[in-house]
Amino acid sequence: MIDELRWRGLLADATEHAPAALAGGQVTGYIGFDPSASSLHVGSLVPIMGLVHLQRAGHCPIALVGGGTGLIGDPSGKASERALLTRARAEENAAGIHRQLASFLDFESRAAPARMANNLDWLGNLRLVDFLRDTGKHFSVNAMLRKESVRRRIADEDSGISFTEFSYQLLQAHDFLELNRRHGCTLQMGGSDQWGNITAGIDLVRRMGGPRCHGVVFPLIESASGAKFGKTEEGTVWLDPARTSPYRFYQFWLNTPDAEAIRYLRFFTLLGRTEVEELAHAVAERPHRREAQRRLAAEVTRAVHGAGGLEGAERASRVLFGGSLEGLGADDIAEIFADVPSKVVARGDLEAGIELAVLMADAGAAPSRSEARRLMRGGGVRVNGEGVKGMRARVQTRDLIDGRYIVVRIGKKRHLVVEAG
RNA sequence: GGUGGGGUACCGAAGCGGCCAACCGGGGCAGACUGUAAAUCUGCUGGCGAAUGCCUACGGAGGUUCGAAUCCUCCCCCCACCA
Repeated sequence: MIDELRWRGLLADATEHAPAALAGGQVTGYIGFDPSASSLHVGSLVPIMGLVHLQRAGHCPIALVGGGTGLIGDPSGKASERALLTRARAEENAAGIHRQLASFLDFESRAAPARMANNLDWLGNLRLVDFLRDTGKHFSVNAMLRKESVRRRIADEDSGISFTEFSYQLLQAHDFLELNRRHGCTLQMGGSDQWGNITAGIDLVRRMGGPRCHGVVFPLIESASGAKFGKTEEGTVWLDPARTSPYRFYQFWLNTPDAEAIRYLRFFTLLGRTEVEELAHAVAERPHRREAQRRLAAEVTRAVHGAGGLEGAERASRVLFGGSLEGLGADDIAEIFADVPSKVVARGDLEAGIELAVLMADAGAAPSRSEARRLMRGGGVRVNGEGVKGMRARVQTRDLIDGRYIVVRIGKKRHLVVEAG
């Protein structure tokens, strides 16, 4: 398990005895997921893969959704106090995240079944006095103040830190204790920013007379250029198909620069060493084929959206990037319709002709009409594959493919499908 | 509390009465080149408008002026040094 994480570049740090424990008998380990949004995003894929690797190594993974801690807010990596989620919100989000996690893990396995947990189950009914006596007693405020995340916030007089967020590390530690008691969990994993919270939990379990526990943390992923991973012009890349369509999701991975493709294959897929090496070779020998990117996009899209989602995304990609739109029937376009931003316009309006800039702005394909015109002036806009001339270009009935659709391409990668309705 | 220096577009940073929707750099977008890559080069980068144009914008509120990001008054916030 540790070796697996290591060659994949997924091992940032581990407690001293973690390797031996994982190499020995079966271990139960968990990772917490923050329900501050109703969907996970691609940034969560690293910890998800961590659980997958754990299970593949014969251990029992627990996916913990922080329904309770989500009500408090983790100060790690946050520059300022966060707005509190409402209870209803947190519950809703936790439920959504639960569903997404479910597809990655095997709950039916006899040998090493996965498990879901929600810390609201125990934090929700926690009595303050009991908590302070049992858990609080084991924490030194002096040590808590030394934590990087807390220190930074205290040093900043403007933001500061509330008692609520300050208490967060106790709650996360308490989770570990609770999972240890309930399920014999002795391992916590997480992003490297969770190191402090994880060791706090390990210490708590020990002080409460529990067994020796372990921690493993993954590196924070950033692109070679140092940019945050998982953000595009369109915003966060979510796992929820309603937020990020499978097509966009697929495109996100397909657009991985050469310099990162191989790393990402190791991080986000289960491809073995030899296969990854072959693809690394492919990138070096014939980079224009982008075999690594294609495989990466296919693997991750299938894992998240299923075979059907992948098929649709690949089909849409072939059509939209397949070169000429000539000979393309309305049926083809109809199939990809759902995966690409689109806009329905009245036939009557098309008769008269609609100004393209207005259409683009209204459909959200450009932030404003001025911006759309600028794009047109720069030659960045095509209607059905034909470059538009001038910034006052209009689209009309005769532009319809098969009498139903118009495909507008913005730049190299963005598309807008217009349907006459 | 005192003294001095600042707050300009997504970020950094010029401008210090009209030529300022505001130099320049970064970022972003687009074009060329490619491979829906990287690097490079070019253009664009407040809104509306076909447009001479109009509207909104240089921390906030007033004022001076034909005209202010630029001058004056008050207020808010930041930084440095001193106490």
